[in-house]
Parts: sequence; C-alpha cells; structure tokens
Amino acid sequence: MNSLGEKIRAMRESKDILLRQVAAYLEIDTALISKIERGERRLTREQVIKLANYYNVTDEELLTLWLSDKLLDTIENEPFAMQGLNKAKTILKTLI
Amino acid sequence: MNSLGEKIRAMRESKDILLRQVAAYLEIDTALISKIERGERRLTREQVIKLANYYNVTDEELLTLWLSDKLLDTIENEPFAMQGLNKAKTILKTLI
DNA sequence: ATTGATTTGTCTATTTGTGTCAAATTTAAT
DNA sequence: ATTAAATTTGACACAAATAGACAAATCAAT
Repeated sequence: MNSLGEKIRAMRESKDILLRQVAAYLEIDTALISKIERGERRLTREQVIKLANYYNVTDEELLTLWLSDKLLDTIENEPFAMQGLNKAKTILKTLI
Repeated sequence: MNSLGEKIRAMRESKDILLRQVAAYLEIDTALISKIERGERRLTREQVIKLANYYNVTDEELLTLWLSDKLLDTIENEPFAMQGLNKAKTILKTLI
C-alpha cells in the first residue's frame, strides 16, 4: 500500500517539478525519492512535514496518509487485520 | 499499550503456571517472557500462535490483540492517529 | 536464612531502515 | 536516429531497532 507515494507523485507532476528538485529540497539522493514515490521506500516523519510545506498542503493530510500506509503495512497479509484495526480503534478512543 | 501481555499473564496466573514453564514451552529465556508479559518486549507472530495453543484459546483472539498492540505502537504520540486509523480502515475495506 | 520465582540490566547477533553510487533504462528534443 | 536529461534499478554501506541470552538483583514464601 502506498497512498502517500502516489499523492506526492501526483502533486509533483501537477506542478512540473523534477525528482532531482524534490531530492535537493529534502537533501537526499534522487534515486531515493524515486523509490519513495513508487512505494519501494518510505519517507521519515520529518520528510513528510517538509513535503507538506513544499507542496503547500497541511501536515495533517500527508501525515494521515503516511500513518495509514504504515498501518496497512503492519496488517498486510494478516487474516485478522480488520479485527486488529477495530480493537486498536476502540482502545485509542479510551485513551482520548 | 500492552493488551496481549496482560492477557497472557492473566491466563498463566489463572492456571498457576510458572514463567519458567511458559519459557520452556516457547524455548526462550524466562527473563524474556517476563518482559513480554509486562509489555517491555513483544512476541513474534509464531510465538503468539504457540501460546494460543498452549492456553487453549483461538489464534484469532491472541493475534487480534497482538496486531492491535502493534498498531497502537505505530500511532502512539501521533496527532493524527485516529485519522490514520480511519483511512487505513477505509482502504482495507476496498481491498476485501 | 534459604530457596525458588521473577525482574532488571547489560551485552550480542540479526534484521530492518535509510541512504549512496553507478549503471541501465526511459523519455524528450533535436 | 542521436543525444541528453530524467528516472529507475541494483548493489552496497551504515545506523537503528529487535530478539535473545546471561548474570545479578529483588521478591515471596517457607
């Protein structure tokens, strides 16, 4: 699962920005941002926030996708994925 | 968050089993199962399944707690935890 | 006080994650 | 068709996280 990669690729292409330029902004190798957009690698939390600024969207939007990707990663191929998600949600509610 | 640790401790104590015995069954050090029950360490997926058999409960029950603990771990201290959970759930539904 | 059970702290090995670099491939312009 | 830039791929390096062992300390019940 790779919602965030697709999102940042779409935003980059809609603004006609090169991978090279995003890479420079994040101070990482171009190869790495390429892999990230295609879901082969993941952004760090700090990079997500930098990209939200770069593309003028809220932290919330990108961090939510980023978290969701991580969660889906954790439960992928798990037979009780939905049960786990529901239990986590129930417990989270009690913590707020 | 440590639902599974609490659960397996409760089951062990209700049956008057020693940490030493559970450790032997799982073929790990007693110190490790002690840490696991107190939430300092995590079980592997295989160990969860072995324990479900050991305590005569379903895989589903323990794997759900195990997954939920992992998910809560991922989102702890995240401001958009609930949003991430909801998005993951929505996407998961589309995958089924 | 002694013994058995549990916990705590430290250390090690393995795995996973983040990154680079060079080479290969794709895309676009001439 | 040729070339040049952009992107992708694969191999490697380093760092951080994880699973585990072991020894010593603490706790509980005689």
